[in-house]
Amino acid sequence: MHDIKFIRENPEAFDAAMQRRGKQPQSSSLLQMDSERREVQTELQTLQAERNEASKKIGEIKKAGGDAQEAMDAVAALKEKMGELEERERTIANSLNQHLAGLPNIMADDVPDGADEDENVEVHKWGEPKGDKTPEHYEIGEALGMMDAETAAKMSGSRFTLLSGGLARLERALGMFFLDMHTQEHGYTEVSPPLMIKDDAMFGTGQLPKFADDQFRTTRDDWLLPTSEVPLTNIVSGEIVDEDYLPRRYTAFTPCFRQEAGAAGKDTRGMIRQHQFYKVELVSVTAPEESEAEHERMLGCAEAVLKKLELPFRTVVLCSGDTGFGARKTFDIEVWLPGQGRYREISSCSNCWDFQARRMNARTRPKGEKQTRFVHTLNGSGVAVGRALIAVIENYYDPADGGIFIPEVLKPYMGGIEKITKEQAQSEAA
RNA sequence: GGACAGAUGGCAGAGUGGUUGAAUGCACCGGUCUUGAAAACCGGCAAGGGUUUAUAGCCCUUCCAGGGUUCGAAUCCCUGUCUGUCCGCCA
Repeated sequence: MHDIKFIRENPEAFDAAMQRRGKQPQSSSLLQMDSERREVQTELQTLQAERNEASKKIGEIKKAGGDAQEAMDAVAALKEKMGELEERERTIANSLNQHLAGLPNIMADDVPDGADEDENVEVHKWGEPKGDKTPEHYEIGEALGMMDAETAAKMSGSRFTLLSGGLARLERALGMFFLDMHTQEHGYTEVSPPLMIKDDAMFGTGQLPKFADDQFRTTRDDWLLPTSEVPLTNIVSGEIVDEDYLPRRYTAFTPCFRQEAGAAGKDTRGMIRQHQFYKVELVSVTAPEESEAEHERMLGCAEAVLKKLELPFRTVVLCSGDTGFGARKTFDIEVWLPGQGRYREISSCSNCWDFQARRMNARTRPKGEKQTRFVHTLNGSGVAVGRALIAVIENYYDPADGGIFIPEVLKPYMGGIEKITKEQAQSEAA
C-alpha cells in the first residue's frame, strides 16, 4: 500500500517507479482524486463545525429551560447537504484506496532493469553442477515405485503427487532438517500457524485483492494459505511492536496451496509445480533501518541449508520485470537440477519494506518516543521442500541401480540409512 | 451447532443521550528530592486528517465495523465481524 502523502510530495519519482513496473503514470489521477477528496472533506468539515456549534447551544438553551426550536430547525437544514458530501467523500476515498491497493511496491534503486526472468542478474554461485544428465525426478521416483501421479490424480486430479516409502520420508526429513537449522542455528522461532486465512490477512501481505485467482477458497470463505508468509507476517498485523523486540524472526513448515491458474501447460509432469507442496518459510519483522541487512542475512540462511545438502545453486537478484507485487527487492536461489540440465528456483527472498506493514497496520515505537512508524517485513523460502526433494533425487541419483543416496546431513532424519533403493520399496511393501 | 456475555487510549479499566476525546491505575516522558538510583511528590502523555511556512493555532473524524434514531450518540436501535464462557459434537 502506498502513502498518498509520499505521492503528493514526489509525483515524478512515483511515476518513474511505476513505469519500472510497466505501469502508466499514476500520480496525476491519484492526486486528482486526493485533492477532490480533500476539497469535499474541507467543505464537509465546515458544516460539521457549524452543526456542532449549534448543537452545543441547543443543549445550553434546553438546560436553561428555553425554547430551542429555531436553532433546531437551522441544524436540520444543514443535514441534507452534509449527507450528500459524506456520500461523495466516501465514494472518492474508496476509489482512491482501491487504486492504491492495486499498485505494486516501489522497487529498490539497485534492482536491475529487465523484462523477464532472462534478465535477472547472478550474484552468487556455489558448488559445481555435475556434468552427467540424469533422468528427471519423476522418472526416478516412478521407477522406484515411490512417486505416483496416477494414483494421486485418481483421488485429487492433476498437479498432485502421492509419495510413499523412502521418498515420503525424505520429504519429511527435509522439512525437519530445514526447521532445525533455522531454529537452532539461525535464531528463528518455530511457528505452527493456521492454514486457513481470512480476507484481511491475505490483503495485508498483498495476495488480495489482485491475486484471488491464484488461491483456493473454502466453503466458509477462508483462503487456503499459498505460503506461510501470510500467517507469519500477519502475526504483527495491527500491533505496535516494542522496538527492543525487533527483529522478530519466524519460521514454519507448512503445506502451501496454489491454483497455478496462469501456468497451464507449464511443468505439467512431476512435482515442480503442484497445487499442494510443503515449504519451510522464513519471515523477519525489523525496524526500518535494519531491513536491508536482514535481507542479506535471510538469504544467507536459505543458502546455508543448500550448502549443507551440498546442492549446487546460484543466486540471482530479480530484475524489474520479474520482481513480485509486494517486493522492493527479491533474491531467488536456483538449485541445479541435472535431470533438466538447468537451475530452477527453490527459494525467493524478498524485502517488502513498509509495503505490507502499511496494509496490515504493523508499527513499532522506538523506546521513549511518541511517534510510531511502520515496521519492515521480509519473507523467504528456507527452502521449498518439494523442490528440495526433486533436487536431492536428481543430484544424489545413482545410475548404477536407480537409487538415491542420502545426503550426509539427512541421515539422522532417515533412520541412518545410506540410500533409498527399489529393493527397499519392495521389502517395505511385502 | 445451541445459549449467554463482551469489544473503550500502549495495557488494565470507568463511563447508558448534551463542554466526555473520555475518570482511575499501570507503563512512558519531564521535573523536585537524592552522591546516584529507588520510593515519594508535581506536571505531561491517544491516533488520523484538513487548513497552514509551521512539529504554533483553528477545525474535523475516531470509544470493533457498517447502517439507523436524534438538534446532539462511547452511551439507544438494526446488521455484521471478532473474542470469551457454558452446553452439544469431536481429533
